Amino acid sequence: MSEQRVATAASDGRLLRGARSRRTIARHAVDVASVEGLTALSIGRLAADLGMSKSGVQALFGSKENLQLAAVEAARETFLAEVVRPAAAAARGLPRLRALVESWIAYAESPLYPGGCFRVATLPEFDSRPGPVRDALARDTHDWQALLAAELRRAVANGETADLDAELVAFQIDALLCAANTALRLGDERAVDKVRRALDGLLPVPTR
Amino acid sequence: MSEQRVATAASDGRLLRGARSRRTIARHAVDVASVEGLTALSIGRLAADLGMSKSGVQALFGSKENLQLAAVEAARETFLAEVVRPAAAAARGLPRLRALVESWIAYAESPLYPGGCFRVATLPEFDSRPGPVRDALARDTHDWQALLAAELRRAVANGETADLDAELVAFQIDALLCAANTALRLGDERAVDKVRRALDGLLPVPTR
DNA sequence: GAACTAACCGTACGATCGATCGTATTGTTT
DNA sequence: AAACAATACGATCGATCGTACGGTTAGTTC
Repeated sequence: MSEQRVATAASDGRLLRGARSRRTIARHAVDVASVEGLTALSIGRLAADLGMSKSGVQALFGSKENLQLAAVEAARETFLAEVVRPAAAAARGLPRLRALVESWIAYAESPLYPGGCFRVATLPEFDSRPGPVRDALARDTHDWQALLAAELRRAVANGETADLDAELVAFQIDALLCAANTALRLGDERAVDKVRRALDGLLPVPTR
Repeated sequence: MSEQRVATAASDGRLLRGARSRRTIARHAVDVASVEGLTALSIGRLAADLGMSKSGVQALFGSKENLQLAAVEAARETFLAEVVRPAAAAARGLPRLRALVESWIAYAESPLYPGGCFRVATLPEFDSRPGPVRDALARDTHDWQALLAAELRRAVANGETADLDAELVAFQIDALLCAANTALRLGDERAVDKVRRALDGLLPVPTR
């Protein structure tokens, strides 16, 4: 049904307008939530920031939870566009893995994201609150780590690193990036350097 | 001035009562905040939970920010008692480092802490909000990583591991523990196993 | 052109928030 | 006994929250 809505959106100016408004609101919601959290998202505040009426925002999302889910989805798309897609230019395996980390660093450092990585900011907020928001954030985490693990496996197959437990190392890399994000927020300029050095330590040189 | 207050508390029944009430409230605040965050802490809610009057709680802390700071301080004390102090029984160096990690795991897994590690739950919430709360949480993080680094340096000096960058490895261990805490909240039972295996990988065997 | 739909607005609701009063009670000090 | 200090209470304030309802406008379908 959702696809039907999207499909008709091309020919229906109303749906087109609505989708555009939803996008605008959701993107701003990402900015707000990355700093103040998904719980602090308020319909009235977003409406005021964007010069809309509170009831208009309410009507577009139906409930606060749907607004939060829309923010998670918008953040996911941004992440794919800013981190995952640029790295696709690099060759699969170790080069792409390094490209992913580098674009992630740029993403976390960018002043465009006042609160840093969206997932790092919001997952700790919801990891103990069962519900669709937590599930969506957990899915993002899983997909990201699975992506890292896939490139790690490819790196091993290519002989670019010695054998390793891809899932475990992917977990470690993600842990490293999350910690670096927090360290950056706290003003630790050496965080990026730490990530790069620690990453090298996690990738054993191939023995040949 | 704060010491004077504590000093007189022994002889002043009023201050004694007040200190006891503050402790009770702060401890409950830690439980609430570990699940719902420090922002979600509300004076009225704590008062209702503990059967006190809202204005009573307000009078004891003066402001919401002071209540949050008291929660951070209470969590710090609990952390010292549950994680740091028990590990002091182990010999300095590698044994104590492992003891710290093991007691941390027990601490994070314990159902006594519904939201898991307090710092992991609250630091991402405040890392982009300058102020005394963020500073207090940053101090906790710094002290914890410094403690890990100190034991790492001792382990190197003892010849229990090969040479390493203590500060960097401490950062990695903390990152690992934080990630494991989140993974535990999401229901990943393998998280603990991942921590132990990854930790071994971070501690290079001494060459002799 | 009539019927329908979606976006959007204005208004209003009950609830909760942090904070500030005034006051009673209890304990200490002089 | 008098003055003072700290805990604790009840009541109230203005603000903000999420949600609901009715009405208007613009676009689509028949």
